[in-house]
Amino acid sequence: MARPRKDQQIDIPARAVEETMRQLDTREAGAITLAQVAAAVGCRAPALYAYFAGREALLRAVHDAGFRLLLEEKLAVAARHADAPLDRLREGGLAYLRFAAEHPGLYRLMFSPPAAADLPDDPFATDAGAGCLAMLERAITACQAEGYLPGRQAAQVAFTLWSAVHGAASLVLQGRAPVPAGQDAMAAAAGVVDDLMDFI
Amino acid sequence: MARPRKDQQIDIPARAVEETMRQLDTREAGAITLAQVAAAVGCRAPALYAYFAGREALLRAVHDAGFRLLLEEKLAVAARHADAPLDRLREGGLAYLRFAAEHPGLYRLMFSPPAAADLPDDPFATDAGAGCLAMLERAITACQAEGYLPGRQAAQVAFTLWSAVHGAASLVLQGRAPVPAGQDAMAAAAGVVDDLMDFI
DNA sequence: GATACTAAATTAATCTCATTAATTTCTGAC
DNA sequence: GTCAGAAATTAATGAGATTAATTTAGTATC
Repeated sequence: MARPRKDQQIDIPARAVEETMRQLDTREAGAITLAQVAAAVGCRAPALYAYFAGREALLRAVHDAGFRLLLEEKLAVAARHADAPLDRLREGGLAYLRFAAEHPGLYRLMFSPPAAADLPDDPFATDAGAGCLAMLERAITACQAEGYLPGRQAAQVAFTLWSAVHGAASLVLQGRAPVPAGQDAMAAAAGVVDDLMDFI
Repeated sequence: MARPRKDQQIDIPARAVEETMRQLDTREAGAITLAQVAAAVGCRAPALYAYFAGREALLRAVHDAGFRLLLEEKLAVAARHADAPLDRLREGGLAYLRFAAEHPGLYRLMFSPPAAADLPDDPFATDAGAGCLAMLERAITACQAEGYLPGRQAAQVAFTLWSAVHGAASLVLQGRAPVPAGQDAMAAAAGVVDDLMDFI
């Protein structure tokens, strides 16, 4: 029973990322142990070391997978609003907030990695998140083509908007949004998107 | 040597918070061990348990101390621009960014606490951060008195601005700001403040 | 088909903390 | 002086990550 028969092999690396993501819906990144992940996958903890350098590396892989997922969703939204740049921007922002609300643990792993889930030399080159940023930039350029935000650098505006929406999501996830009593916390964040769109 | 003489007593709780803050300038919250803090303080790890329920409680205390520090700095800035509301807003934002740049580890502890540094029942009631938010709100109301941002709820605008500046700081600290090559990363964040002020 | 080699897990062993238990040494009141 | 309580200390426990040693399955060779 040391090495599994061919018919009972499992794709450990893929399943490990999957299961870790699933656990992030409940626990928090810091609270997930390799033993738990291994149990969910169907193996023992040391088996993971054949595919990931260690706990950090696994989390890093999940982090990257999270960005790919986010990018997918944003691409879908963009496709639905291909013609109306302003709508694309607004809906993109809301989609972002929805993502954070639906995957709070994953979101926090993506944007507040425990530590040295270290982005090697160039943080952006390898990061799937760069794709998201690029997308946002294109949406802004499209808005400018329609006369909004005249004379601004798209890259700078993109960073500002991303900051605002990310900041809102981040604060909400920590219960730091001023919730008007009995309301959905994400409503406050949606208000941020509204404010931004008004500014534009 | 079990119990120290009166003349060699140390104020363990105060020093522990101090030293933890200092270590946050180098290491990251997750990487700090109680043994290290104790060593810096001048005692052994178990001694800390007389004053803090555990590691989390210590970090929580540091978190709170961080907010008090931030509030102090913002109050100082506000005092310097008591008459010009717009300047107060802008300088407040920049002070915030400076704080994040100068105390990255502390900032991350304040806004992305490892886990259950649990905000008990009401996250805001006990939080010194509520003071910071209230301050921002007053600054906005002052701007409105001068005719800016007509017809908006100050609380909502406060959350939007806070989100944007916090988001920028947070992204910069992770090397996720688009740095135009060889520039200070914080410059990009300052650009966010500029954009926001332009919007207003 | 038996044999030796490599691969893929497993169990056993380490090591690093956090946390708790058992002890030691002061201080202050009587 | 003696004794109870306070304030640390060292010793012991336990969880989890990582690493070492071991086991068993596939594969190539003769």
